[in-house]
Amino acid sequence: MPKQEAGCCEPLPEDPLAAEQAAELSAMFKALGDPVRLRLLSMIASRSEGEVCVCELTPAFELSQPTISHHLKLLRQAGLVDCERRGTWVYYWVRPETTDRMAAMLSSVSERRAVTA
Amino acid sequence: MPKQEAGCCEPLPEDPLAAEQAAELSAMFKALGDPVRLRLLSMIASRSEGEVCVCELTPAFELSQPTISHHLKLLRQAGLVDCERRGTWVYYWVRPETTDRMAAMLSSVSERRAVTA
DNA sequence: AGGCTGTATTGAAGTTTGTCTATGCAGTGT
DNA sequence: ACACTGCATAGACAAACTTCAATACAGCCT
Repeated sequence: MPKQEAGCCEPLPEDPLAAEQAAELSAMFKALGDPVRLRLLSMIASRSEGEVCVCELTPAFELSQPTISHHLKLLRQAGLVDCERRGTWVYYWVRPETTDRMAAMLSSVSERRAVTA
Repeated sequence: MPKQEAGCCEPLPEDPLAAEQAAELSAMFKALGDPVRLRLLSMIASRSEGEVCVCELTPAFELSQPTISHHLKLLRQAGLVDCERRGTWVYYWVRPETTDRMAAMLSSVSERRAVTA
């Protein structure tokens, strides 16, 4: 047995991030794991009004309208944005609770501490 | 034409997140878009030593050893962790530059500002 | 050298994802 | 009532992802 830090290959540490929480959080990260969705979120957040009409988002990409609609749906299902129809148009805005929760998880990682977010 | 906020359906705003940066960042988010990888990162970060032996990570999941190895490889390719072989064992640690960059992007979103991270 | 242990790579199977075209639904205005 | 516009949904298909068993590689020990 070579010289080795004590603790290597011992049973296994307490899992700092419970499986259930990991599933929840990873769904949020997965939603931003596509360049189109990340840009959509960024564009929605960039507006000082706090919301953007879909009719402004769709032409910003060289993608079909249903594709953009699909990505917006995924962002909504992940809790990252919400939307409301007002007359003919639909407006989207960011839900900061979700982005804050993700940021908290990342901060705890770079601080090298157990995660409980 | 109904009463409407000025600016709806105008050409399109300056894209706050350039396509190239979005591709880079979304690759990082994608890497955390899987519950196993998120838990791996959390477990690696949770150690006060700052690093963890693979032999401690693998038995923490009900997955085969090659599967864990594959997920660790993806985390490494995304720049989230790095590793080093020391004798028989391989140790992984977090690269906080990457998690910090992701956290900065998320913070700028919840602050509703254009993203330049 | 040879066997053993820990980790990575390969190749394959099944599932999920991103995109499109076609269609449906909601609201406006004639 | 009808046509028109903006957005969402349905279905299809290729590409990518997750997982595994099998195999290869690296380092230790006798």
